[in-house]
Amino acid sequence: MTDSPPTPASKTALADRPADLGPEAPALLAIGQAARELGVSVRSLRYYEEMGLLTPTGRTTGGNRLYAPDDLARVRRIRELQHLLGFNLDEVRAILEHDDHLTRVRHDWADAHDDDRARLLDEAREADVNLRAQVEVKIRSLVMFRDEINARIARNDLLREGLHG
Amino acid sequence: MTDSPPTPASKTALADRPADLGPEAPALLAIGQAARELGVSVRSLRYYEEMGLLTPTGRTTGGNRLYAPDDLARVRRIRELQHLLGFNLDEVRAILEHDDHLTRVRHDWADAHDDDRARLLDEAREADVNLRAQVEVKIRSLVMFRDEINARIARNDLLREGLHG
DNA sequence: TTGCTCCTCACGTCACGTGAGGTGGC
DNA sequence: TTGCTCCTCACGTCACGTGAGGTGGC
Repeated sequence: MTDSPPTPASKTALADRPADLGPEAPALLAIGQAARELGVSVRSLRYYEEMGLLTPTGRTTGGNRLYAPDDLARVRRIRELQHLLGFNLDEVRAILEHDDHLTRVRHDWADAHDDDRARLLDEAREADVNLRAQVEVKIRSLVMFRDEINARIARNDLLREGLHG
Repeated sequence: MTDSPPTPASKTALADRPADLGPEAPALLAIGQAARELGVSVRSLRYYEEMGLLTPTGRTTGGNRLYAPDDLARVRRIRELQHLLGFNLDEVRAILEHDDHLTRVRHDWADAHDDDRARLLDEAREADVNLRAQVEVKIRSLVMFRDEINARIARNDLLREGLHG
């Protein structure tokens, strides 16, 4: 998109945010920069692409991947679903595809009929409620686990009170 | 332990809780029963053993593994550390070895000096506080994630109110 | 004897890690 | 030219999954 530049001065546009395009020009990052910013490995970014979860917004003429802010947000979402919730990449892809479907339809929201809109909203709501339920199960497990640890600490402190050192 | 039985009547003791040993006789489970009770795969139990995380209390003369209640509790702890907190099995083993160290020392608590006891308690407390910190980071991430989902649901509901269907 | 469960190899898989060997712009 | 980062294979690894082939007690 922001690739194939009419300004032949920069073919790669690696980290350049050209002033002549105005302040709203998107900052495209090379894979190493993106990985550092996200705290993930370069290999992971390439693997997500290989698995069809993420296509970087652009490529340089040399073939280097270029990541837009939206791409970074997508990676953060992938990581949340993977590591916070324990989904595998097939499940993550399914959720992302559902998200993508929603944004596509939201795009021609103005042209849609009210019943189509209602169906869309209900569908999105159900997915969110499902996801929330899974998150809450995880939270409850973790809170129980923390409470057990706190109980152990309290028992420890009681024993410790009995000693003078 | 409860293997090598003086009663030659049952060599395998697979699921027998013999009434002649009293009600406090431990119920030893075969690997399949243990796996079902725990909700894990048989392969996982064997793998934990292979990795030195868990040694089943007994074996039948035929070589079948026998799991005591303590073994099941250990597996539950392994799973918590693995999937709730995201530790790999090397890290889980380290934590378990620390736990084991504590229980061993607690065993000759009566023979120990007060300064040894104090050191032990302080050590255990520090490990627990560390673990609790990691749990709380996870909880905070999940609560933030849940709040985002709730915000999305609320936005959805607002839009939905505007429609009549 | 027939099921059922158990055993030990041992290869497959998922989500990457880690070089191997080569290219491209300051 | 020298670093640095990027590229594409491609093999290694961790935590198992999944048969393959065989044993053992109702």
